[in-house]
Amino acid sequence: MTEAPGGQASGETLLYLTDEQLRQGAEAMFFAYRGFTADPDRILAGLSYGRAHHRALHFIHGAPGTTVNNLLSILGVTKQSLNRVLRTLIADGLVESRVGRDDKRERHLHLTEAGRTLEQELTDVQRARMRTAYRQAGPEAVAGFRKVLEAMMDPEQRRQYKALREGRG
Amino acid sequence: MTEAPGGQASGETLLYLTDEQLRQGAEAMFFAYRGFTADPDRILAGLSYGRAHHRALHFIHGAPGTTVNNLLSILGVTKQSLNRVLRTLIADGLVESRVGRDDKRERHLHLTEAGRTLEQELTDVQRARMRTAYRQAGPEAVAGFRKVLEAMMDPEQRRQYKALREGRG
DNA sequence: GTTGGAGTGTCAACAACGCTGACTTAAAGT
DNA sequence: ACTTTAAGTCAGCGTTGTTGACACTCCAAC
Repeated sequence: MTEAPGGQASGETLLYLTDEQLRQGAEAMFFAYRGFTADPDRILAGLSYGRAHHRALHFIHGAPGTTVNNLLSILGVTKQSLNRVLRTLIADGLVESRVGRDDKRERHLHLTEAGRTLEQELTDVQRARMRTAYRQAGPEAVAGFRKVLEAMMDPEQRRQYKALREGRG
Repeated sequence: MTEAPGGQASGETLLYLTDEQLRQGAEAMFFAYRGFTADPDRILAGLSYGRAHHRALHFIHGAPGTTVNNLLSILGVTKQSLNRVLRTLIADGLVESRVGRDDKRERHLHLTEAGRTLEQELTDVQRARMRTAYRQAGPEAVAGFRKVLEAMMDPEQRRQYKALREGRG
């Protein structure tokens, strides 16, 4: 049925589009994502935090002063879901919520010193793994990696992703 | 702190190992994984199934007759977690569980016709996205993509990943 | 042959974190 | 004054991880 109607592939150049290759790509994504999150997960487990807390810390660190609404659209979760996470982070003194100066409805989010410390700790182990993977694979492979990942995003996610990059220059 | 102790990078060739580059890589993984799972998730949502059901169907399809224990080590979850998913899939007639002939403790798992149909449906939408991404990025990018993902896995996960490939030739 | 341990799978209960829906408060915009 | 928007809250539910306790099967030692 999905066995490539007109034969396996038109030639060597399209070998990477066979069903088996795509299947392997999907499995690679699955296993790699597990590895990608494994190290931070270990740290978080001991703090009764989860991946959601890590993501919040990560993006607040990357865009200090961001509003709740903005964070919501980046993370792609509901307000209630994010709020539960933010409430514990604020209560534990890792995140600070400041009322907006211009628009007082808004809350601007910042990491406290403790928040920066935990974010750093989580980021360090995750970056260590990525650094090793990047080094093993080499610069050209990394360029390809980034290219495929970007093409795999939804348009809206790709927009978010690029905006973050530009926001940091 | 983690700002690359001995200067930004030794040159152009190592630009991809700066903290900012690694950070972008992590964000790319996050956004891309969301895209990667989005299409199957939409289908599953209407069936009161989740990602776990998709994964089970995927790997049973890829290794028919596999035992629960084997599936366990591939998915990297506890057997109780997997069991709940399998129970619903079996109850709904998507998966068949056959008592082992040699060792009656084992259960060998197979997809039923209905199971194959759903697996196909889920796989189709996921592969469509990957195919588009692969085509946009080109063969060399895809090779790099696979290389980096493989390097990002835990050794055990990499072993599983390669074993699956070889099992299908 | 019986018994004890290891292996495989099942059931029950709990936690994290998504979701929807309904509601409040406060501040802007018109 | 009225509507819209930003944020927060409460209640409740579903999926999917977890650990703990238990049943069935096999095999090997006694």
